[in-house]
Amino acid sequence: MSKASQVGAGRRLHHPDRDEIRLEPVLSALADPIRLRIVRTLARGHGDMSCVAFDLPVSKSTSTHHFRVLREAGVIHQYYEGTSRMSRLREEDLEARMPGLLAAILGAS
Amino acid sequence: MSKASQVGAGRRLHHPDRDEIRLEPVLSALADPIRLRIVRTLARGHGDMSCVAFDLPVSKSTSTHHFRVLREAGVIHQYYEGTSRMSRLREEDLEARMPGLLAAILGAS
DNA sequence: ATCGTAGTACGGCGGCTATCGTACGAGGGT
DNA sequence: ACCCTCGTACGATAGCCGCCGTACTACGAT
Repeated sequence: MSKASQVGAGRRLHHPDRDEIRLEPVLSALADPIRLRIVRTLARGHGDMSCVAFDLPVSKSTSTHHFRVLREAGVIHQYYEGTSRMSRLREEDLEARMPGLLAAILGAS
Repeated sequence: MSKASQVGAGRRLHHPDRDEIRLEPVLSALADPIRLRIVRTLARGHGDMSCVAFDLPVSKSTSTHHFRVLREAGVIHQYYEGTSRMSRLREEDLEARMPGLLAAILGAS
């Protein structure tokens, strides 16, 4: 197997398909202050960001936990780049499934 | 004190002012299946509804709990009418504080 | 090969929360 | 007066969730 095309394949990151994204898990995911902060930061710097760039006030393991919740809810997409894990908002998918939701949340207070 | 104007005044229901409504509690409140169902029902039959009309798959006390969470988050307004407690969506207040949020949530899947 | 950096896995802990049952209060009808 | 209905208060319980530390893996650089 060509390892070259499998960079960062040691760990499989599960992402729900667009059709599998559900409202309730998305709301749960966004109802946490830290995860909301992650999403806001991602939206502001709209582009891919490494996890370290967030400077969250929690430990590494807790950070991992929050990113996983966001990913499994379908809010963000993650992939490996070298030793870093990059994150990107799934804006199109969210817009397709829940039109206006992300904009409303980002726009609020 | 004129009791006539104080029907159902035995219990004071606390409602946050419009400015006190915050995004995070609102999202938490809506992240629960039963409370989401309540909000959807309220929106559908848009008008005031008594609690019994919801036919929720939980006990009375749990029902009381969910309505309180919604009320304290600022999602619904409640008042007494005889022995019933009426509920109404705070659509205008929500729209003022988080434009588009309620519509997006009601419109989703 | 060794080390450092970035992140994951696992186990544990404390607190929040959804749930219930029971007991009680407030109104309306008979 | 009595009771029935609708809802609240309170206490208990069980499960989830956010948080941490530690041990481990993956990748890149030296």
